[in-house]
Amino acid sequence: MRLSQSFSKTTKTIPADEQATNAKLLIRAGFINKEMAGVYAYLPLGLRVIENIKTIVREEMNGLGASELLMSSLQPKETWEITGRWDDAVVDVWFKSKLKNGTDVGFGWSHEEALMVMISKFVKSYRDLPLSVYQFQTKLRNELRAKSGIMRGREFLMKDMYAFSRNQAELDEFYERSQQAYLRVYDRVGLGQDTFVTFASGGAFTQFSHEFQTVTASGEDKIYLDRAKRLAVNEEVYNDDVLKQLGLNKSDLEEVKSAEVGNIFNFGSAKGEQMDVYFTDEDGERKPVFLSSYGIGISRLMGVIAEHFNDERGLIWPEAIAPAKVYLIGIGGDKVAALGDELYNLLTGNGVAVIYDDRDVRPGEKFADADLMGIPWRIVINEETNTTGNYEVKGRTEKSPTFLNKQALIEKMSGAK
RNA sequence: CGGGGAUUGGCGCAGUUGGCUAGCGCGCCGCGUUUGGGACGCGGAGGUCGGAGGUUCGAGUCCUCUAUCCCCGACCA
Repeated sequence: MRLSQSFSKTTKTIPADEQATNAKLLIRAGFINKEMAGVYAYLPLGLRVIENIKTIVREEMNGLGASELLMSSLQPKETWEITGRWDDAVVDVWFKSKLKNGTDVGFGWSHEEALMVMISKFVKSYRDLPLSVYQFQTKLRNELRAKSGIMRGREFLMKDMYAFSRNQAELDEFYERSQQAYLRVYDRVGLGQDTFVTFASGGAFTQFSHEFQTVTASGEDKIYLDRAKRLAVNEEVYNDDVLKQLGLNKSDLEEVKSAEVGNIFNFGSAKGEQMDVYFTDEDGERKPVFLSSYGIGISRLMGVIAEHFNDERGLIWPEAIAPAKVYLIGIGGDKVAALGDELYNLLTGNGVAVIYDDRDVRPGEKFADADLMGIPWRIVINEETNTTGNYEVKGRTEKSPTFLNKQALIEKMSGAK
């Protein structure tokens, strides 16, 4: 990506209508654009981060044996009336509209009901199970109050997975494996150290659901954390009985602010019974399908990472999800252009994502933008590079650069992430 | 949805007790000098002050309504 041809621009001024760190930085660095409160567009750089996160999540979900699909945003009223969740008094985040012929439609804020209806067409026998599917979808929720930048919007990208099992044991087994897969996801995006499995409200069907909470000062949730056991309890279910039940000691817990980056639910057979989704088991009996669901807010995850990794100069992306691995700076105008082009092509040819700052601006501006965008590695070439053959390389958080020859540089940059 | 704050060129802001052609910084365009941490000089373009209504000789400044944005709270499968 050549910056001279890039679409977005960085800006020095902090947007006045944003308070959240993630939004301030992402807007300044040109990753997102605010369309209205709680609604953001993802610009080329921001989209790269989103896609990198999706790739990691996709790999882990595929590893569970789940298949990717894509549900519809427009939802028929009838689907949601089955469980009573069409009612605004029950679900207060619906966006609703009407077709030209007067038919009611809603915009999907979740897809459990929709998937149950769909799956009932395909699942008839125990031979059809177990089954799991997932999607990356834009969820639309008419929140009373949007806040915290991309961490809580009215329109956001979510990965939701649904698993259909024959019985509770089968469900539990998948649930457990999914939990491990989720932890790997947070690990891979750089949040592993600070992300904890958290007991939270289970809603109408079970006592607990499990959340994945990342400890961060900007979080909206409060959890009670046992660091040694790497377990936490959300304040919404925190009481003496629950602690006793979970075998946690009050004295081992610290109260911390955190951001929810995932939530998984065990519905047991309740949803299947409620929505009349049954299969015929081996023994010839008609039994309800067991459902569990698994969500990760992809755009929120990006926001949490932005909140988590930054300094006074800007963003600091973990390599695995950074929009590019290298920020290439040429100093010296036309005199180093050929050298810059050569290195750009060489790195790109080796599969390294590069942002090439080939703009005709002063060095300071390039350095500042490299830092603001939070690209992991910065390579600087100047007239001296031509004669010495040494390329200056500096990590985003490193104080001073090191120098490598071309061969070593290519090897270092194209090495495994 | 309750409470608080805000809205003036693309962005960030100033604008006295109502009073002349509405300013500043950044950004943008042109010319020149610059080139390792967001350079400098000169010359330009660009706003009718969120919207509607009202008070007044006169409204960015006062009043009413309204829209939008931010924050706190409530809410949050």
